Amino acid sequence: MDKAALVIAEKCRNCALRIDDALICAQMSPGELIELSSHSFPTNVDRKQQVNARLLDRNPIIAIVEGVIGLQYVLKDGRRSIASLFWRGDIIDLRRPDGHDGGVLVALTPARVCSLNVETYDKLTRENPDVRAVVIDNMREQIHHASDHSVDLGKKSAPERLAAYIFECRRHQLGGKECRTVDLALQRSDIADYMGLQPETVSRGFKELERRKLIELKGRSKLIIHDKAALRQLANGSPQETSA
Amino acid sequence: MDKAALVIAEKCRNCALRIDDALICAQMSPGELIELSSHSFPTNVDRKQQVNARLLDRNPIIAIVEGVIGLQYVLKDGRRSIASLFWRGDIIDLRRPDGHDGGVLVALTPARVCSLNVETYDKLTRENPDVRAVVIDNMREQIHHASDHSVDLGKKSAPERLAAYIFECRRHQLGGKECRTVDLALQRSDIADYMGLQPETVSRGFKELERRKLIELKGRSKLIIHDKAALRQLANGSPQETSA
DNA sequence: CGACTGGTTGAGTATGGTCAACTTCGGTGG
DNA sequence: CCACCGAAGTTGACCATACTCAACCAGTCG
Repeated sequence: MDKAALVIAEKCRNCALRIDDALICAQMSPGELIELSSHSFPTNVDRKQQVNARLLDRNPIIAIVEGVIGLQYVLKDGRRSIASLFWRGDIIDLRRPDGHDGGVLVALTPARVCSLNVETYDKLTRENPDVRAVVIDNMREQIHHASDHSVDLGKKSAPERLAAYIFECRRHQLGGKECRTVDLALQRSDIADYMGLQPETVSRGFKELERRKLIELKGRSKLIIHDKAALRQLANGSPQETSA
Repeated sequence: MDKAALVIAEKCRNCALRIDDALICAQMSPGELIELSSHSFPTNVDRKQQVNARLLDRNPIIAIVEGVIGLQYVLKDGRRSIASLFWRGDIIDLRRPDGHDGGVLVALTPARVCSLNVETYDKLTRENPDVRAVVIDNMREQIHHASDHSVDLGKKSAPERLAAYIFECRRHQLGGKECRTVDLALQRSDIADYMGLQPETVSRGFKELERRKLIELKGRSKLIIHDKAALRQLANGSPQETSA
C-alpha cells in the first residue's frame, strides 16, 4: 500500500488537476486518488499529435492537465474544423450514444492530458459529491461556451471572431489577473479552423484590428490589447467604427 | 397528502417527461415526483414568445415537454442568432458562472416547458442515480451536438448546412422509425438564424437540394427525402456532384 | 376583399475564400 | 557564427458564395 501511495506520488504529485482546488483530482480523498491514479494514464502529447486512440478506447475520459487540445473533424474533401478547444481542467467524455462519428482529439500546443478509467470515473462521480460538482460544472461551462461559439461562427465577421478569440485566450491565461498581453496559443491555421476562417483571413483580420488601434501584434504568438473596451464591444458584435 | 397527489396528477398525468421512459420525470419515485411537482411550473409558450423571465429567475432549470425552444442571442446591431435548439426531453440549466450574458429562450414552435425548482432538481440529481444519469446523458448529448453544429457553421456550405438541418429535424421526429417525410419544424428565418444563414439563402438552398433531386418540398414546412444516402453524404460534407 | 406575415425571386455587392508568390522565423548543421 | 532549409505567416489579385435590398407572391385572418 505504501508502494501504491508512492506510485501516485510520482504520477500525480505535481499535477495541476490535483493542486488546483477547482479541478477534479483536488476533490478526492487520498484513497480515491490512489484508486483513480492506478487506472489513469498521464501522457504528454506533442503539438499536432493526436491523442492516442488506443488509450481512448479503454479510457474515453480525458482530463486536460496542460496545453490546449482541439476536437478536430476532417470532412471527406479535406476541410478541417476544430469544433471546440479544451484547456487545463477541462474534462472530455468521449462516450457517444451509438455509431456517431465524433472527431478526434489533437494537441494544438504541447499538451499534457490524463486519461481516466471509465469505471473509476463513473464511481467517483457517483459517490463523491465534490467530484460530481466539478464534473457537472465543467459540462455546464462547455455547453455555455459552445453556445457562445455558435454565435461567433453563425453571425460574426472575421474581425469580430478574432476579437472573441482573443478574449477566449485571455480568459484561460493568468488566473483572473489583469494583463494586456495575450498569448494566442494556437497557430494561425488552427485559429482559422476553430473560428471558421482561412489562415489568410486570420492574418488580415489581426492586421485590421491593429489598424484600428485595438491591439498590437508582438511576434507571431503574442499581442497587446490597447483598447480593451472597444475590443470587447467588437467581440460582442457591436457596430464597428470604421475610424479614419 | 391525497390533495397533493391529486395536484400532481393534474400537472403531470399526461406529461411526456413522466411517460417516456428515457426522460427525467420517469426516473422518479412517486414521492419524488410529488415533491418536484409542487415546485414546478409547466407552461405553454406560444411561437415567438420568450420563456417567462420571471419564472426563470427563481427556477433556472427548464425541461422541454413539447415543441422546439431556441437559445437566442441578439447582437447590438440587431443580428440574431439561435445558438442551439432544445427538443422534447432536453434539460436547460441556465445557471451561469458569473455576470455572463447567456441569451434568452424563445419558443420556435408552439411549445410546452416545465420550469423546475433548482433546489429540488439539485437534490434529485444528487440522490437519485437514475435522474442523475438522465441529466448527465442529456448534457453529454448537448455537448456532442454542439460540436457537430460548430462544424456545420464553421466549414459547411449553405446546402450542406441545410442537409444537416434536415437530419437534425428527422432525428427528433418519429421515435426511430424510418420515414421519408420530414417536418422542418421552424420557419425559414429561424432556420437561417440557427444555421448561420439568411432566410433568402435558406430558400435558395432548399431549392438547390430539390434541383439535385435529393429532396422534394411539400408546402412550407414539410419535405420528402428522395435520396437519403446522397443527402447524408452532403450533410457530412462530401464533395457534391453538380449533376447535369 | 385588403392587410399582414412569411416566403421566394432577382440584381448587384461585399466579405471572405482561393491560389500563388513572397517573407519571416526558427532550427540545424557546416 | 552564419548559411541554409522548411514551416508558418503574410500579401496581393482574383473569384465565388452568400448577403443585401427590393419587389413580388402565397397563404391567412379579420
